[in-house]
Amino acid sequence: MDGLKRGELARRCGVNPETIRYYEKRGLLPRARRSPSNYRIFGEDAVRRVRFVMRAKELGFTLAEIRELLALRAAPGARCADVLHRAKEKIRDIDGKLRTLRAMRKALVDLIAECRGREPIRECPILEALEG
Amino acid sequence: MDGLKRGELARRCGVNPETIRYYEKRGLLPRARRSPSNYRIFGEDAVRRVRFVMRAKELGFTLAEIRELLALRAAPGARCADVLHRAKEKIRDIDGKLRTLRAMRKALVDLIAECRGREPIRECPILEALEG
DNA sequence: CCTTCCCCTGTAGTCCGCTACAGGGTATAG
DNA sequence: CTATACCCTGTAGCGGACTACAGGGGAAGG
Repeated sequence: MDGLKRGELARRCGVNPETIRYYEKRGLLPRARRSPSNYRIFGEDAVRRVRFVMRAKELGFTLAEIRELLALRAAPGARCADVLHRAKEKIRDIDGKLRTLRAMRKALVDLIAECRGREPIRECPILEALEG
Repeated sequence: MDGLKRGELARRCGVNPETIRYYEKRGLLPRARRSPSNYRIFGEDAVRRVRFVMRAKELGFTLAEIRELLALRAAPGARCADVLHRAKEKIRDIDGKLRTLRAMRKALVDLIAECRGREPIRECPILEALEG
């Protein structure tokens, strides 16, 4: 049969089988082709897709945003200007997140240095690093 | 009275006043001092704190994780080894997020390049960029 | 003094992202 | 041929993070 059933896909991605159904319903997975007995049959691309969703979620994207990210593809004949616009928007989002994460990281590294050096101590270094 | 009431704090941060009470209950804001008539009175530090929570949420941290981040400080006399350990853990979390975000960003930049150049088009560059 | 607007507490409801369950069908091992 | 382990659909329930509301009180203007 050369394909994955719902449970196999779920196991491969470390999620609950119901989640697969849910993602399909929410448009994060394309409607899978079906076996003669009406079982969903997925390919390797589905594994990548589910893993992408998992990662994107960890980064604070909602399922709706993730659907948009996934929809961003250069479909032959699609209006490039539109894709371009949306892609640039997403990049701006991501750059904001990157900035904040880098500031957080720096705050933690500084905290570790302070801790080691027993220098004068700031109240909450993480907070301070993120002002403005 | 030289301090902010709940509603003022909320307005300054662009959140619902109830959220302030909720954050206090969840330990993200310290219990505020009270006016004679039992109103919460917050200082500027609370504004920074709420904004920090908002940013951290956008990055996919849960409120519980954010509480931990806020608690990370080199308190005088605190067991440095412990702070060090937890800080390093958080840095690992953050590095993971940074990696994924950078990969996403690259995928989008590549997508834009493809779109502009009308080169042979891959199915979903974002997905491809995030494999492995 | 009255009105308006905010504050207090506690509790209930909402939305998102799952997760479980009921009631049924299918595949495969023994 | 039956057990069990999965699959199907639809619907209900759950935990996190708010958000709204009920019932009552303080403050400040007209």
